[in-house]
Amino acid sequence: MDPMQSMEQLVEELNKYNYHYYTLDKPLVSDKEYDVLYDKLVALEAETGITLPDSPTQRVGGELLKGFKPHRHLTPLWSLDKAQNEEQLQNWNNRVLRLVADYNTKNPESPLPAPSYVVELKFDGLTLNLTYTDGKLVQASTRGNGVVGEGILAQVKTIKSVPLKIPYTGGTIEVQGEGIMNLSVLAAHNESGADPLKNARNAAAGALRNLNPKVTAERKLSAFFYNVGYAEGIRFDNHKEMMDFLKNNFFKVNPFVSYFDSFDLVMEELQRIQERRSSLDYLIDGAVVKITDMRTREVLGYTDKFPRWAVAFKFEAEETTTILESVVWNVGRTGKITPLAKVEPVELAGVTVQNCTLNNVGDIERKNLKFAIGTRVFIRRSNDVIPEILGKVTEESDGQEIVYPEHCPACGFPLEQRGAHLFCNNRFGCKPQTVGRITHFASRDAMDIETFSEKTAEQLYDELDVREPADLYSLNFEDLVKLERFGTKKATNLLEAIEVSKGRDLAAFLFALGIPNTGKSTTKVLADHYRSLEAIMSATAEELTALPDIGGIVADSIVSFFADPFMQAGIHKMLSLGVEARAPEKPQVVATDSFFSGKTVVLTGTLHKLTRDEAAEKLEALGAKVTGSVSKKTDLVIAGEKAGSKLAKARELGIQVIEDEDELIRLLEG
DNA sequence: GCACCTCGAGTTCA
DNA sequence: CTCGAGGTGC
Repeated sequence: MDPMQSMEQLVEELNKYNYHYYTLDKPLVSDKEYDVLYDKLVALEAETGITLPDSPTQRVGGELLKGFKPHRHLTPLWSLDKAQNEEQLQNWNNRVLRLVADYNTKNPESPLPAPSYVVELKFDGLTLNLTYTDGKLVQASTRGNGVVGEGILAQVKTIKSVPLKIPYTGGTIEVQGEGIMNLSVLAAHNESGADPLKNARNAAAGALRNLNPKVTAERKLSAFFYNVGYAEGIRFDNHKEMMDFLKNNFFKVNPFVSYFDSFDLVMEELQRIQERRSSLDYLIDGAVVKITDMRTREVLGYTDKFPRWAVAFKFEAEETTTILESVVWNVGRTGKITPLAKVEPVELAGVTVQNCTLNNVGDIERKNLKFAIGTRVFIRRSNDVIPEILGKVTEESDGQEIVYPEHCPACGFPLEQRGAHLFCNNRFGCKPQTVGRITHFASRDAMDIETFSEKTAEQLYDELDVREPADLYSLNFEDLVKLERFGTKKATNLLEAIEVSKGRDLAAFLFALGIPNTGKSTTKVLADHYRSLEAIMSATAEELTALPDIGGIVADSIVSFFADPFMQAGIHKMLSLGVEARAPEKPQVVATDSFFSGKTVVLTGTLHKLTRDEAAEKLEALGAKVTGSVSKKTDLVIAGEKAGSKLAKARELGIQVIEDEDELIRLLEG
């Protein structure tokens, strides 16, 4: 084939890029394929010295722009009326039903059909308006005030999902969509060490309004298209026809567009979208409900501000801004000092947020918060529920300095910085460390002492001089019952729970001890291999390193932990007071012929018919390996309700997902 | 030595 | 859930 012909074919293929959004699971031109084709085209263009006019290699213009030229939209870009809750949404629908009924009474000869609805996602990005004349992209602009926007053609051309050429050549059309930055792209950008971007929406808006289109290109934006605003030579009878037109002309259309005849089903869909929100790779701040039938839309018409035939349903914000007021420093059970930001209380996703974690001093530096006290910051509450500061709203604004402590805020001991963290090395004389250690000892995966909490640990520390886990086993009823907020009942229950804990197995006991760098899975490896406490206590670092997943650092932690006379004394005291720490039972036979045998499985989200721990146990009995993070090695992801980033990642990697709990149970039962 | 996977530890509010 | 960092395989 001659190069000219190949080039034409490549340009044709590359312009079909968005075809893969036709369905969720069948890419026609995947990102990888796109890159391969693109490279071929670049090579051919270099070889022949010819560049075809619609070549996607022409997306990035060279010169810096001086400013944006205004563009008058051919039809106005309406903004939508907002519904904050179900009641307001119902009100909107009631008005639609009333107006349709009125019309039908007055025009019995040509009645409107019963309203049917389309539900789309409401993307959180920057609205784009693209103008095509005879199949060629001739202008692109921002929304502006809805009538006049700013021309940003050079910037928009850098977006791969914007077709430079479309098959429809019947006249001028204007197509509307939303320019967005995918969250995975944002994460990759921030990992690359470039200036971190705090927020996908701001990043997209900033990129599109940057005078240098090269910067826009680097941001790798994407877009979803949802409307044909102005169209010469074509009419649509309903929304679906319009969507088909967009698809047939290579516009990227979001897969989550659904049609309903009943308003109750619309409400259900809004619920589903809300649940799906956190697993999407882009930001949405709500959903849009529209009437599908175009004639009905015309009849309903517009108020002076909004169309009557559409409404935006806004979700509760998952992101907002507030003032960073101060930073306090907490001491954990390992002596790690963690900064906690106190912020001006603000409503976020339905709760009032007053505290945000800052993780460690490295985090403060990375987010440029060193001088941020008193300034306005972005905060986010993702589906993990934990509020987090993203960064300053205005990067340049400086506030008061966050001063790092040099001494432990609890005991005054000098602090040591190790990596990104500060540590208090006063292991036994520092109250929060001791309380934390005892709380950890009693926790569910450890000795599982019911009714015990951090509050209890603190009270016992203050009032009964409980200074180490071993002291729990010499508590007596007379002392306990005298304590504030303790009665006969509570004292008996606690002693009973402590008694029960004596029977916990070796792995749980080892975990309860809280050996540094040694958690649940390492202690299980130790217990399964050595099968007795004495054997583990006398193991050498060399021996330990031979075990799976134990390297030099962990081995040294274990050896020096047991070499400590204070620890040895505590352990012997517990054993003499009746703690069994018995060796695990013989490993149970695992099935090798089940659906799950040999598969690496990740559980995420909330299951209803069994807990995640129960599911994990059953899966392991069936020969599966249950791990915590999704990677290329993962064979299967089981996603319950409100699954978040793990589900998104599984989709991205094309890993098999089970979302239906009943199906999971069927498979578990064989 | 690097990339990737996994583990450990700490986190909020109602 | 997210981060940092330990362990391991290439």
